[in-house]
Amino acid sequence: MSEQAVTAQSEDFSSWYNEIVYRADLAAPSPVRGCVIIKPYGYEIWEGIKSGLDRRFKATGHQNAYFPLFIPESYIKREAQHVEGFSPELAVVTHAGGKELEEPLVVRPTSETVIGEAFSDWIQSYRDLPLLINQWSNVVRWELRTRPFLRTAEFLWQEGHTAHATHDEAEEETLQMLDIYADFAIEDAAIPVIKGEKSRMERFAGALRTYTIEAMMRDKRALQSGTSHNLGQNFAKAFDIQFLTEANTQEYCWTTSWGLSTRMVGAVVMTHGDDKGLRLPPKLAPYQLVIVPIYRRDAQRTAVLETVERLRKSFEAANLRVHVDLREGQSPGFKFNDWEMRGVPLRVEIGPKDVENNNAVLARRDVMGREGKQFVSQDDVVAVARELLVDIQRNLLEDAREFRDAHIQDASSYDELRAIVAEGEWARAFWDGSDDDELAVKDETGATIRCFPFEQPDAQGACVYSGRSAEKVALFAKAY
RNA sequence: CGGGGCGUGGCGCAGCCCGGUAGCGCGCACGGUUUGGGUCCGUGAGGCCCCCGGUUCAAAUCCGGGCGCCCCGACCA
Repeated sequence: MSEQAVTAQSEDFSSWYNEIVYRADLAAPSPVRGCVIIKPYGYEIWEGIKSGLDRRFKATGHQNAYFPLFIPESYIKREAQHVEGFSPELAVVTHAGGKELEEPLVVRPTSETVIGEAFSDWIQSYRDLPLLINQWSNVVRWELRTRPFLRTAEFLWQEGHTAHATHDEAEEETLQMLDIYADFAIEDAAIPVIKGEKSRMERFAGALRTYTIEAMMRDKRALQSGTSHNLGQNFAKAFDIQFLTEANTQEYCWTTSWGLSTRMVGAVVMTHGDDKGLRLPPKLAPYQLVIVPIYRRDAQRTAVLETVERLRKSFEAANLRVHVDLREGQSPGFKFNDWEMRGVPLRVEIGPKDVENNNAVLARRDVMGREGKQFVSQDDVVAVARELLVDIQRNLLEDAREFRDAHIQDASSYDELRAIVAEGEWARAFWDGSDDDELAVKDETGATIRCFPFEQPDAQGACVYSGRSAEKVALFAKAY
């Protein structure tokens, strides 16, 4: 029976993650190196992420469009830093239709270039601005080491691309989208992300400024969960995106781009999961509750299933996502464990005694054992379930926040920083170092600057590495 | 690309050293039993033993070559 248990998180987090991804049926290995098959249960989580974001994008005036998967190789080369940043990980099509192509086609690693080219055609005047476009797509980056959802050769994401008349408008957009990511992460995914700005080193290839939401996983490693870039006029110049101002002068646009990927599924797994498996936040859970019928023999079966069916309808009428586990030949105990592993927030048990007493048993995934279990009248079960789901959503966020805050420490010297990072924790420290200093810290400690958080202390301080006076604190952590 | 490991039913593995009927656990199918915390018993289906070549009466096993995958590092959402 021991084979049925998942490797404990505390024992080997990375094995835990891999096992749970496959056993919870989120993904399956694919025939192609570095790629995965996203199975229905995993894809539904992604669909929840999509709809949560898409709703927010639309509400802020963005429209969806779709650009080609293939990009002429020459496009990629037009923005100098961009080529440098992406070249090593490009997949390139050299043959098609039985012959060699005149110009190789790059499978998009991101679409700034094609979209930039299109924008240069679409934008003539200040009246065409701002242009606010988003696309849901797949992209390919030939990473050397891959892990399901966290880093795969092909992944799904959304990439927003916008063009504006002024630097300030572009900056405002960049920050607005970061806020949207953070709002989604906190409210829907129950992941308490930290908003901040990336260092020069970690900046997107070709961007003026890169903002990020950083999350702490259950092994205390950092995960960049979404990014928003102010591209300045770099891409506008490379792709000739100009507009005529009100004063009849030609100017380059200011553009932005922002993306969030299927990596977020991995973030959900690693933020909330425990030794038993997944714990899905109700807002993203494919099934918010699962009903497990319990019966012996046919006489009880009929009565139990009638009740179950009636309850299923009431849950559905209340717009709750409910699943009934009708599998035959599987014991209730097996099913309890199975759904706990798959992270369903609430379990409803209906047995002969419950039918008799007009009761239902509700068991919450986030509070295991007796404590999380309660008997409720069938008349109230929908209302109670509703409240519990809200509470579970809140509790997961709270839990993650407490965990995160307990593992971020201030470092006032480089020695302290080293010690903190060596313990696997995040270090918060004043920073005014050079790129080389940052690299040195990475070499020496394994930690990188995750971001300069927006929330800053009032005081100034001395840079933890260079000793120079520094305006800002940075967060250092080992990252995925 | 540097270092290590592994390719055997769907999954996880044993067998290989010492050549001779391909095996175990899980899963799957069927029958019974059980069902309020991972039931138990029985029957059964399922295998180019990574590929190519060599040695041999005989190769999963020995020899040569190739391919693939995984792990650790440098690169990354």
